Amino acid sequence: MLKFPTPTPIDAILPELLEALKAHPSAVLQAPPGAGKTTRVPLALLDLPCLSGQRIVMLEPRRLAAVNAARFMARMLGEEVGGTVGYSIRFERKVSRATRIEVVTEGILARRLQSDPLLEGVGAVIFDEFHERNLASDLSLALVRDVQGGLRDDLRILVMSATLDAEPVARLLGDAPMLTSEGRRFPVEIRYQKHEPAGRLPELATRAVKTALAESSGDILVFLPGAGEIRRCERQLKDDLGDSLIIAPLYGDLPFAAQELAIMPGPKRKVVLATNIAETSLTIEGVRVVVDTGYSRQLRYDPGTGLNRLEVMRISAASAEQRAGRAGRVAPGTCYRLWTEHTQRTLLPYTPPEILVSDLAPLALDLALWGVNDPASLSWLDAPPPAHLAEAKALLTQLGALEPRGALTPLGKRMAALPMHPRLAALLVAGEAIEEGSLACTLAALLSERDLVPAGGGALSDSDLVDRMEALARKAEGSKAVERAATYFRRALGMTGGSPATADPAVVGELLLKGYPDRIAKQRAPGSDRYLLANGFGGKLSGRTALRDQPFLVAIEVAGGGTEAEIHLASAVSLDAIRRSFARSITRGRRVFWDEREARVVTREEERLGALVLSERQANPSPEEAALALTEGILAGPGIAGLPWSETARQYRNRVRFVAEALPEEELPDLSDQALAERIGEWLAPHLSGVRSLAQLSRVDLLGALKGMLTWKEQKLVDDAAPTHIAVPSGSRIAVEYPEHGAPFLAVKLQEMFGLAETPRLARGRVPVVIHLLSPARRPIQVTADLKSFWNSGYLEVKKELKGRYPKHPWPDDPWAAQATRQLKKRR
DNA sequence: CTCTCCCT
Repeated sequence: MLKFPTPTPIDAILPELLEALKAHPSAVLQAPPGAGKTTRVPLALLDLPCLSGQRIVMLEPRRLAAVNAARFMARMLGEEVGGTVGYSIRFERKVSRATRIEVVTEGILARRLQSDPLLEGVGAVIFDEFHERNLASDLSLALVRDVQGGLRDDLRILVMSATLDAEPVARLLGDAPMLTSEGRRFPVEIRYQKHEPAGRLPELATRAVKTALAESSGDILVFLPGAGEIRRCERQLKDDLGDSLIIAPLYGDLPFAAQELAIMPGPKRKVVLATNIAETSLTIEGVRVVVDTGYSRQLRYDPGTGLNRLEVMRISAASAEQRAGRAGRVAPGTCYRLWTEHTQRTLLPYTPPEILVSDLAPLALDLALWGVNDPASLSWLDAPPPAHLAEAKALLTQLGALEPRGALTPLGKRMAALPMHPRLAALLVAGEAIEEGSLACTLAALLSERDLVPAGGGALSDSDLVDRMEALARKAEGSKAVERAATYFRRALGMTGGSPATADPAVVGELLLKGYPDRIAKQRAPGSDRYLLANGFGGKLSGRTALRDQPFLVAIEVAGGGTEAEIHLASAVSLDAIRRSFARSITRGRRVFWDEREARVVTREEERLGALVLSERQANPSPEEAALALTEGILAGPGIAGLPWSETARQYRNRVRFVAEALPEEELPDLSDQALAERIGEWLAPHLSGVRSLAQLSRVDLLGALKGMLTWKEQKLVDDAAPTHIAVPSGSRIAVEYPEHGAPFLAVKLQEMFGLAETPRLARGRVPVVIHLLSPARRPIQVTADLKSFWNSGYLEVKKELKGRYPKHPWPDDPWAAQATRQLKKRR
C-alpha cells in the first residue's frame, strides 16, 4: 500500500472496497467531497489481482479536475504524469504503454466506447462525481453496463458520488455492494430566515452580506443566479461599503484575469459574488461564510419548440448542501440561507439529471451508433423521456443522420465520429463537401466554445454571427480557445492550416443552414426585428444588428418560448441558398382567399417551407376558386341582407314567400336570408364569374340567380298567384306591393276604381288584396278589403270632404255608374 | 436582469 502524506477518511474504507470488488463486478461508494476518494481509490484499485495488467479508466466531469487528479496520483507514485497515471481530455492526451490509470473527461469515454465497444484492455471503469448526473455520464454508465452484461462480465464498475442517494444506482448495477465514508470537513452552521424574504435577489443578497460582515469573520462567498444579478449586487455593495472590501464578481464569461482575482486570497476581506461556477468547478481560498440566495439559472429543453429556455429556479437540497459546504473547507463556517426552514423542506432533493431536461440529439445519435433502437433495452437510472427523444430523432433525420425508420445513415455514422454536437457535425461535413471545411471548422468552434468577450469587457451585443467572426479576427478575449477548437476539428477532418482570413457571409449562411435546418426565420416586415421561425413560433432579434436588413436568417441561439423567443445569435441566408438546401421539402401551392380589408378575392401562389412562406406572387383564380372565396367573403362580411338587391328582386323574394305561405301545398323553396346563406354555393356561386370584389357584385343578376332556385313551373306559379300588376277598371295596370311582412296591397287612385265591386284576389283566390285608395294627389284616403261596402257608404263621406279640394277630378254621385278614369274631367 | 454550467 502507498503511503500518503496525510491520512484521509477514505483510507479506512479502502480494504472493504477492494473486498467488495473481488466478490462483485460492481460497487457504489458514497463519500462527501474532501474525503479523498478521487485520488485514493484508483491507486488502491491497482492492487486488485483481477485487474492485473489491465487499465483503470476514471471519469471526471471537468478537464481541470481530471488533469489535477492525474498529476496528484503521479506525484504520489513519484512519477511524471503520463507514466503509470495518465489522462485524456479534449485537446490533450498524456498516456503511455505503462499507463494503468487513465483519467478521462466524460465526452472522451462515450467516444471511446463507440470505437472500442469491448473496452479492450480496460479492467475497471470508475465514475467519479456521478451525483452530477451529466448526460454523458448517464449514457456512459448505460453503455458500460451493457458491455459488462454482454461479453465483458469481468469488467468492474465503481460509481463514486457525494450526495447521491446510492440505493438506485446499486440496484441498477445488480444489487452492488454500497460503501459509505465520512467526509473531512469542518462544521458549517446554517442560518435560515425567520420569514420568507420579499424583494429582488441582488437587494436581498446585499442586505445578507452586510449582516454576515457584522456577525462573522473570513471571506464571504455569495451565490446568485447570473451575471446581471451579480453586477447589480456589486454596485450596491460598492456604493454602501466603498473600498473597505474587495468585491469580486465571478462567472464563466469573465476574462481569466478577473476570475483569478476572485479565487486568490487578497490583502483585504473579500466578498465573492458568484454563479454556480463556484459550486463545483472553482474553489475559492479562505471562504468562511456562504450567502446563498437559493436560486440558479437552469436550462430547460422544450420538446414542443425544440428550443432551450433558461429559467431562474430554486436549487435542490443537494445543491444547497454543496454550496454550504464551501464555507467549511478551512475552518468551521457559517451559511446564510435566504429562505426559511419551512421552504427548505419543500426543496427538491436533487437537481433533475440532464437526461430528463436537455436536448437529446447527441444521445440519440450515440444510441443509433450503438445499435440501440429502443432505449428500454439499456438500463437507465432515469430513462430518456420519449417526447424529447422523438424530437431529437426528428432533428437527426432532418440533418440526414437517420433514415426515417431510425437507422443510421452513412452520413450519420460520419457525424457520430466527429467530436461535437450533431448540428455542428452536419455543418462540418457540408463544409467539407463544398471545400469550405476550414471555415466550417471555425464556425463550429465559435458555436461550441464560450462566447467571445470584447477587449473592453461586457458582451458582444450584435446578434450577427459575422460580427463574431470579426471579433475572432480582432483576437477578442476567448479567441484562443476558439482557434484551438477549430484546429482540433480540422485535425478530425484530416485538414491542416488555420482559419480563413475572410469569410463570405453568403457561405456562412449556407453552411449554418446545414446544421440548423429547423431554424430558418423569415422577417415579418421589411426593417423589422421580428421574425417567424420555421417551427411556427415568433422570434425577436436581440441586440443592435445589421441583420435587420435581412429577409431570411438562420437563428442559431434562440432562447425563451411562450409567445416570442429571443434570437441571440443568427446569420443571414439567401433565399437561393434555402432553395438549394431544401429543394425536396419546399412545397408550392395556391391559396385563394377573401381579403376582408380590401373586400376582394386574392389569389397567391406561395412557395412554402414548413410554417414559412418563402415567396409569394399574385395570380388569377379560376372561376370556381374565385366564386368559392367570394361567397365565403360575403357570408363573413355583408351577409345575404347586405347584397345589392334591386327593388324587383326584393319584391320577387317577397312574392315567393307570400305564395309559399298562402299555398303551402306547393312547397316552394325558402328564400329567407338564412336559407340563401346556407345554399349560397348553389344559387349565387354559378353567377359570379368574373366577380372578384363586393363592389363588382352590382354586375350580378341577383334576380336571375334567385329564379334559378325555382323550377320553371314554380316560376309560373309565382307569376300567377302573386302577379306583379293587376288591371283596374280604368284600364291601368297597378303594381301590387308585396311587403316583407303582412298582406299584399294595391295603392290606386279612387277614380280608377269606380264600378268595381269585387276586391281582386291573389293566390288562386285565397287571399284578397288590400286596397289603399288614394286621393288624386296620391294621399291615402281609405284602406279596405271590401270595395262594395265602401262604394255604398264610405264613399259619400269622402266625396264631401275632397270634392272642393280637387274640383278638376270627377266625383260622381253614383260611383257604380261612373266611368273609371285616369283623366281629369272632360273639358266642356 | 440580455445568457447558469460543463463536455466530445
